[in-house]
Amino acid sequence: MHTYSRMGATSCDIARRAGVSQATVSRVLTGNPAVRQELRDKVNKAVRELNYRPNGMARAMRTSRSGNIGVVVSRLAVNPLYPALLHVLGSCLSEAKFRLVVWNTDEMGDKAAADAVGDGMVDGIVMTTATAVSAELYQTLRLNAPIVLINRIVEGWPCDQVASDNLAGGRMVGQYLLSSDRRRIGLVTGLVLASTIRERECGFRETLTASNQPLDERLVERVDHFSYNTGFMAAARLLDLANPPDTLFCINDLLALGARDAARDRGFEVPGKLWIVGYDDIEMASWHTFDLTTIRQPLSQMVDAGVRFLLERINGYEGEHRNVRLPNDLVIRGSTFRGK
Amino acid sequence: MHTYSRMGATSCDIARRAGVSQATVSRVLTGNPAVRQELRDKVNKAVRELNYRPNGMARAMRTSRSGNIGVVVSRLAVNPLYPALLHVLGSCLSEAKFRLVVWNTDEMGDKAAADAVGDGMVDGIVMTTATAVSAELYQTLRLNAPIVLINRIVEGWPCDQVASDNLAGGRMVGQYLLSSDRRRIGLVTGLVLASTIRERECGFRETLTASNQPLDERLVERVDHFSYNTGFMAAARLLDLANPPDTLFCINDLLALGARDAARDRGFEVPGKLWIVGYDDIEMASWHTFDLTTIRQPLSQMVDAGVRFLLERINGYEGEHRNVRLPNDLVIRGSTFRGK
DNA sequence: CTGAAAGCGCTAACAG
DNA sequence: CTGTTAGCGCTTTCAG
Repeated sequence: MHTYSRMGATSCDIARRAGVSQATVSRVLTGNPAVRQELRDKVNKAVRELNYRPNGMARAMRTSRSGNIGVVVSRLAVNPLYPALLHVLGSCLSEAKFRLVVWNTDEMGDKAAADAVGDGMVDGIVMTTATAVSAELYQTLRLNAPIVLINRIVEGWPCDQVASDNLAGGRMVGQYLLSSDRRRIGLVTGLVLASTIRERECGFRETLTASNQPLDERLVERVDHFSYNTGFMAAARLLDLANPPDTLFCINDLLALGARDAARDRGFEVPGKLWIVGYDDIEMASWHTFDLTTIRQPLSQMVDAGVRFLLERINGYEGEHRNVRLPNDLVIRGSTFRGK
Repeated sequence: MHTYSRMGATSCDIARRAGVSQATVSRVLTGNPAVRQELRDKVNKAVRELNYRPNGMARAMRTSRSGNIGVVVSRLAVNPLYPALLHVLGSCLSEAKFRLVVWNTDEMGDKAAADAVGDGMVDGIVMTTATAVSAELYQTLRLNAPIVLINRIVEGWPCDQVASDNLAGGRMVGQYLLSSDRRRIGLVTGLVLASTIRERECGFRETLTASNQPLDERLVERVDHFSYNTGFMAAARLLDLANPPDTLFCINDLLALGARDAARDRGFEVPGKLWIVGYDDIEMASWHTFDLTTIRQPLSQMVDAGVRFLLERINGYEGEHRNVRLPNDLVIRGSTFRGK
């Protein structure tokens, strides 16, 4: 019967067959240039003939490099931003010959990630949903592998951090709305644990205040988690006010999509009677029904930078911790656009 | 300067500190019962004091078990079904103490997955998007690790396969529509490479034909890939016919959501003038604007069964290849429901 | 029940 | 340039 135990050829078999030492086989396979072409050919021939593949675990053990990068996400199945991030991370890491190990912390918590790092089974960690609350996990991880924060950052943590400029993003939305003469502006936001949310909200408020039109706190709804439903409900509450807002800034797209549907449900024409702005530019934002004005984060560049930093650390770089903010784009669509 | 090279304590250090042999340390840590409680305590004490974590790679090498399970998906950032699957897979595998290695084959192709398996860096493979076209990959993988197919199956491949009963699902939709007296039924489907699509379409057609109301081929649109946009376009073409359908069965939800918006765009009231049925019950299907009647696959049970099979194979089981089909549910929502 | 000893398959000095 | 040698840290016989 077929069995899967790795009973394949070893470098010794190759050595024997090629008539060289096992060390030479190793040299050829690791790309060491100090091997005569003749031997090199012999080895490669034997490798081909025996269909030899070096044992990854032996190599990993010897080099203390697993070739695994752990990625910590959450709400994978809820917020499409995370699959999008994962997608980009996957191609980026795969290009660098690393495997992508994923932990979704929604239910299984942080334990598994901490274990893997303690084991030495990952060479580095990407955290995409860190908050100050994750401090304990962070400490555990940091002991054993380099970490980079992508997307959400946590001030004061000594590690490389890459995010988009959410503060500027929030400001951009504020300016856009003010310059469009929106007067009764509502905000649907969430708990400010996540840096992304905190900064967007902050930049937004700041801009309104600076224009002497500070946010009316009666038009602010704060949800306890981000979903289509909470967005729907929060927006519904605002739209049901005696004097409802004429504009809704939702701190992320998921909320905005819910809000858009609450507006539809309540008969608030968009953008005629109500403008809606989101944040993230997830796939659905561009769907016909939603056609949502939003802020697009440069996911691909964020990931590129973050992965680059991480690999540098893995390779021993010990310089200053880098903190990068990449610029966002305002994507204007039909949820605010007023056709001429 | 802080460095990450795994210079932690080894089992030898523990042995020395506990005054036992290294072998005993190993026994305690692997849970071998044949160790006196006294020694066991000593070892555990030393482990705690030195904050010792066994080196995962050494263990992996020794046991030829990496603790990694590879999952091959595609369209991760496009079809929300896949993040949903990944989410369930993640908690299932994490419970079984396995790490989840993800490959998205959209762009990087299958190569990375094949490599990892060849390396022995994963103990098993879950393929969620296999088609007969993946045959080469399959052969490569199968040589070195057990494989299970979840979601899409491929007839004739000698491996465990778990899917929902898409044939019955297609039939269920057909029966539902016939029994609701829908007369001009259109179908938006795709290439039939994927077993899921093929079977749904087949069951659906079969049911209509059996009722002497075979599908009018002029009302069939076949898209070349599944997305909101292709669904929108395909539905638009059907709705623009002189004599458009009164019902649209879209072979997956992503298409159905696009179709729903095409209907909205064309002024086809749903469900008044047009019924729409999808398949998968992705998150968005339940959103207010879409409120889509669809078929729900038992993802969680599919994954449970698939993972169980895979772990059994990893543990040496060599019995017959299992082929499981789990029943689906028809979820009736507002895109077909006629209020009384 | 416990310790000594033998490697898993590989990389990396160290000599030649 | 190449072969010899020595382990990486662990699990697992094999004796006692």
